[in-house]
Amino acid sequence: MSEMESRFTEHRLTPQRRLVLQIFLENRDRHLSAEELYNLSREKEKEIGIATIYRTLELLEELGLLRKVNFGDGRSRYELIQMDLSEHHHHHLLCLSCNRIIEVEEDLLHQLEDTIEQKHHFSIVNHNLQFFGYCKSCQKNRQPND
Amino acid sequence: MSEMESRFTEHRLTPQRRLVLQIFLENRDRHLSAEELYNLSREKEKEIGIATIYRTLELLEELGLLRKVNFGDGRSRYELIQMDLSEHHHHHLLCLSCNRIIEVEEDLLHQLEDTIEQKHHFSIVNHNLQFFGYCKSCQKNRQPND
DNA sequence: ATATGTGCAAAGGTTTTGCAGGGCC
DNA sequence: GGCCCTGCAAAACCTTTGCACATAT
Repeated sequence: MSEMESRFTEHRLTPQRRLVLQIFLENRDRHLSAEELYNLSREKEKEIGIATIYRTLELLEELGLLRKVNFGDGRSRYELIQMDLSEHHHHHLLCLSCNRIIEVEEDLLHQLEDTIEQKHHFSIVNHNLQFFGYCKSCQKNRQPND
Repeated sequence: MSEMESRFTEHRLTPQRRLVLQIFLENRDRHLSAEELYNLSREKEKEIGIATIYRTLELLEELGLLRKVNFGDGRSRYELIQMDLSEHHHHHLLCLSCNRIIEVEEDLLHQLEDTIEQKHHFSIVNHNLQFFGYCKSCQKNRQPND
């Protein structure tokens, strides 16, 4: 945790903020919304006010610890930013049947980014790539005309 | 318009729905929100109730005429689905400085899609690709540490 | 003592829903 | 008539904000 803690130089690492981080570490595979964090904090019997959760998420994003992701379900979700070099290379597969979200490490986007930077004189900072489709298990179970 | 009208077999092509479609055709380069459509309908002095606009957008999406896109600005936006084969190949450049949205036709994603379909047994139906960065004119005007 | 953080409640913004009235087949 | 459509107003949701109190330096 010290890599993370070291980012709290001008901000206090309060029990609430620590708990939010802990919940993310315990749920690395999930993309949590404010409400889900609120419920998870209650399950731990360390309830955090919902306003504090929103403010904490905003802060953790500023500190570069979380990334806000939008899966079009009407609420903002957050994921831990992995602190290794492969971080930039990471996309999401969204299953239209079971709503599962699968992370994917492949990255063949460099070539495309180069093309776009040159052709459109657009300086790329980041990207967001989502694939919609059907996951392995839903393909098995799916009726022909789903 | 007849290609579009032909999709209204089980639903009526009412003046309100026709106007919404017309506004999209007149603003092909924009990604309109419900509120913007509401304002544009008022400018034409043919105001449509905001609830009707929401319901119309939902319907037009079901009919495959519009696509809902989310640019993270807290409201849903819609774009006309182009009815040619290049439709699938179309991405967005979002300028972090002036918030302009630029459409891009490049598509080098097939290779990546194939890799993902094989490696993850995920059947891809569609994708969403956004690049965040700085557009040509904002790069010129930008201070070194923006 | 001062700045920062928290929780509550209220407000804000977007979207959905219920319902009465209107139009079309 | 019956079904679909519209508009209004209310409700539902998610998120932000104001403020008083608490906590840390």
